[in-house]
Amino acid sequence: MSDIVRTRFAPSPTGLLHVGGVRTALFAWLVARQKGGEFILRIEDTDRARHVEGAEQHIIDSLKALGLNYDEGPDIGGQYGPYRQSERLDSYKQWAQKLLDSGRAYADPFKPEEIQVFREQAQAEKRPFLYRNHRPENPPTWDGSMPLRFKSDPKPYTRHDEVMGDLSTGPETIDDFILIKSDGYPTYNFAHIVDDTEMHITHIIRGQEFLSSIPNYLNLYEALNLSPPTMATMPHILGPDGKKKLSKRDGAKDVLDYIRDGFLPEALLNFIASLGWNDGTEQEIFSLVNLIELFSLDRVQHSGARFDEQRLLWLNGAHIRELSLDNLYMLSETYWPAEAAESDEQYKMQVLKLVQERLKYLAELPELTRFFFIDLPRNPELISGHKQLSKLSAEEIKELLNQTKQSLEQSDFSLEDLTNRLNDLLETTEQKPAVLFSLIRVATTQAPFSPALADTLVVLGKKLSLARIEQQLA
RNA sequence: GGCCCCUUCGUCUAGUGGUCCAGGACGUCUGGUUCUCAUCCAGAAAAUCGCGGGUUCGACUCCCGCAGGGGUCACCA
Repeated sequence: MSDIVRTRFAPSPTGLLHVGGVRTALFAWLVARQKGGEFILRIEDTDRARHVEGAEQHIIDSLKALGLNYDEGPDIGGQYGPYRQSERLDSYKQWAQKLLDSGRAYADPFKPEEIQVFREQAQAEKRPFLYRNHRPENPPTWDGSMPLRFKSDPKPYTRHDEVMGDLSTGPETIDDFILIKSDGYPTYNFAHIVDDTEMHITHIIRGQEFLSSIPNYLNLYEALNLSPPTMATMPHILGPDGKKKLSKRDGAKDVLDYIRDGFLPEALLNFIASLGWNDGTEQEIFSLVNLIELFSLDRVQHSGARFDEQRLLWLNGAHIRELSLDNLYMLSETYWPAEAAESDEQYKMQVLKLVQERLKYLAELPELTRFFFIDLPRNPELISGHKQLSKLSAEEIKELLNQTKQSLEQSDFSLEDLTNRLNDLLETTEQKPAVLFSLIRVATTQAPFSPALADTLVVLGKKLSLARIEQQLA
């Protein structure tokens, strides 16, 4: 039991889960899965002011949509619950009492405004602010109405981070941070250590914003007589400008938006993993199974990576192309254009087969396939704007379409027969494919682009194809 | 300002002293695939390896300094 790997994802419900958060979750999940361990979801909802209604559900929905299943969590329970920090206040009180008893915690008698004065003083002198420089000599008894602080033991640390490598810091980074706020809720700094201990977490994987606080945590682990878990610190995912942390402003949609647009979970995870990780080979496309097998924390980049949506688009297209037709059909179910509602499965399968290689994401399905289901309005632009077709007179166009019609009327509309007839038409009309095929394509689709002509005609079928040619003639 | 982290093509990256006048991928451009879009294939442009010093026969790789970027210094996580 004690040597099973247990990792956790511990978001705070203060907003939507975005790509950066997903990456932390993904890597923690991968570590657990590849070691046959367990992955836990814990909600860190100790900040009542910033709590966002529905955020927890959004996080849960996102993880489920991505397939990052967890073994214990607020909605499914587990043997070390509850998994919501707001429901674990008794635990924090108990551990706080231990520190109080050993003289490693004390009540903070200052008002926030008073501390603010100290802080501004330090800032004016261009020194970092350290609360412990103001540590009261005879702190009052803690009655819960004021913050409880950790009595730190400043010292240098040298430690190993699974991602960052060996790190060292001096005693100046250690301070008396708050354990329990005056509202009775613990701070992250305290709560996560209690929870990770009680939940037997073996690997903490978290974002870079915690890097400079970790020495403080080590100090607290010591005071509690605990040995800290393995730690891994992830660099941030950056916005397109390459500077700031990725935010919604940068076009970083939340994960569910991507899922709704028809990005495949596997592609999304492949993309997110490759933002700062690779296996050292030239492989770019990884299945989830690949990722579980190959992932390792020590190959995670130390620097931030920019979010490049173009690359995501490409990767998603690549994953779509690797899907079996049946699979793609299942996943596409809700993306068809409204006009496809009446069409049968067999027809939609044929259509899907033709567009599979040009789909970048499933929500593109309607614009790529609409003409298979409905007669699009005549679009004269397609001829007047075409470099070759625009040179033909109305008479010439009519003549070409008539010849085409006559030939296709004799066709059984098999791919082979259509191909032969189209080739024959090239000879009898003495036209280049760029002219004849373009014209037929425009007439039968009224769309700016479509799959290959013969393939398209086969799927459209004889009746529809001829009807549309006649429409163009009218 | 203190402390900590980071720095290879536009972007994601390979690279752990010589096989790198730096490889792959996305993107871009060119050509081919009987028409368009996409796919696929072939090819091109694209990094004086942030800068400056060392160490070494030899450095993208080791050391030192500098610069730039980021994080942090909350009763937020």
